[in-house]
Amino acid sequence: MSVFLPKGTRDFLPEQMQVRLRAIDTIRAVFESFGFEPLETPAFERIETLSGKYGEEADKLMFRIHKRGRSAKPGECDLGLRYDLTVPLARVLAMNADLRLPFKRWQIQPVWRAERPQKGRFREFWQCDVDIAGSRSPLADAECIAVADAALRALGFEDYTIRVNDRRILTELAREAGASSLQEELSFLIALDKLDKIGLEGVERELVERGFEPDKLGTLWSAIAAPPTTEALLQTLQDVLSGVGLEGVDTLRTVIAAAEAMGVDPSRVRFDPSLARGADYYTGPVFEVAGDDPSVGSVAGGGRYDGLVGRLSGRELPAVGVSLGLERLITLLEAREDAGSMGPVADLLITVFDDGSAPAASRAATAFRAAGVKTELYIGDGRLKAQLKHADRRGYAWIALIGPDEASAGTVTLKNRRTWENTTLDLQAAVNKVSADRR
RNA sequence: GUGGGCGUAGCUCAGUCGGUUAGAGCGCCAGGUUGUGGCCCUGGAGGUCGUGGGUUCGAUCCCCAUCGCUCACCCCA
Repeated sequence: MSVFLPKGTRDFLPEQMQVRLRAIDTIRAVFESFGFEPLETPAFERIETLSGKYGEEADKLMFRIHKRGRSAKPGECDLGLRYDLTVPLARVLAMNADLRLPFKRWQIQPVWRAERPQKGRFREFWQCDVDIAGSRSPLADAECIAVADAALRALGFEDYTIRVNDRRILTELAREAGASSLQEELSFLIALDKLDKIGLEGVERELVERGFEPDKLGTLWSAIAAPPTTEALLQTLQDVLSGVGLEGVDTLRTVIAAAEAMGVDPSRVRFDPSLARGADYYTGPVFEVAGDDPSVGSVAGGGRYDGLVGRLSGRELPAVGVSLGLERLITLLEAREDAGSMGPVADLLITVFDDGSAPAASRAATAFRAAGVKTELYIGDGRLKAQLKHADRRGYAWIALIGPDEASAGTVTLKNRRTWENTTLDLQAAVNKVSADRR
């Protein structure tokens, strides 16, 4: 073997493509059922559009494209592959001040990250995003949660948890623990976010290493460590926090209630004060959905980013969105027992007996297609036996045999693959029969 | 960027305490039917044992390097 895929990428062979397309169709239908409209943006953006939006780590993971031409300095990059769909959307919003607000769009496209691949992570993967721009209403945040939840259910998922938090609560907590700058706040978040992974003591140790004083959090800390019910925890925070933290608590309470009114099962929603989310641009509620297999990682994530559009254009525009990870969803989909294999694209295979009957077979194929039957004409020089075997293996519902006898009589011999029934009919009768069977 | 595991047929994997022609199952192709597919029988194709070097009389096996894959850390969909 001397030819390889680029690290972290995959080919999608027909069978996998059918699974992917079906998933994308399902997700898109849910997005549109909420009134989101389609958008596409280029695979690459100007480097200054992408840089500094996600955080220091993410900047390193961005695929950069070297500047071309005589004026380029060695190593200089002026373009980069998009890292997510949120920043490109923000760019679109910044450039199109005439968009009617609130602007709701869906976007399903690949993104690229120069990570070391591992389970559930790739260097090229597809995100399925919905975002609402131009609204500060908690209803917008709630709708993002509700649409993600609806998409997951439409895909057949049942075991997942939607964790929610608000960046402002984290900001307040970070300040209580001694953070005095945005950078320190982010450092605090990174440590706190590891709670479910390294445990309470691990986080405490890491916070101390990063120069914080977790004991200053007092009772708050014990509440975070052993979260009681969502409402009890919100109440605790409400009693203790002040300033923006309080705003966060209020908003979150409204968002959770609104999401439930929109059909999200309350038992799936959990307030998790340790949820931080990676990107720097979040300003309010944040959310993340984890499936039943934790090793795959989260399957969706999002939040409010009221400052991002303003950073690009100077025009302030609040926005909130959520992103579903197609690869991870499909990984979970395939792990399910009912995953079942996909059949062929076509309904019918027409065999080609020999050169003499090929024209009749071709004309028959045209007639079937005109009636809406997806029809494959056997291309190849296999004998009838091989053609039937091909049809059987692939799982076509119907097979039409057209040899010299049928060609001269204007008929086709129609085989039902499941019943093995074999009938010779006029072409039109055969078309009617297959086309009726499809409905 | 850091660390662990693994590279033998298209796929899943045996195997060789270093020894002559490297195996199985599945898959693929052909024949057993002249125009009829699930099963069965027979036969066949397909491997520089990832690559390069070292040790050795002899390496797929031991050692080193390298490439690739994979898992974990970091971070994240």
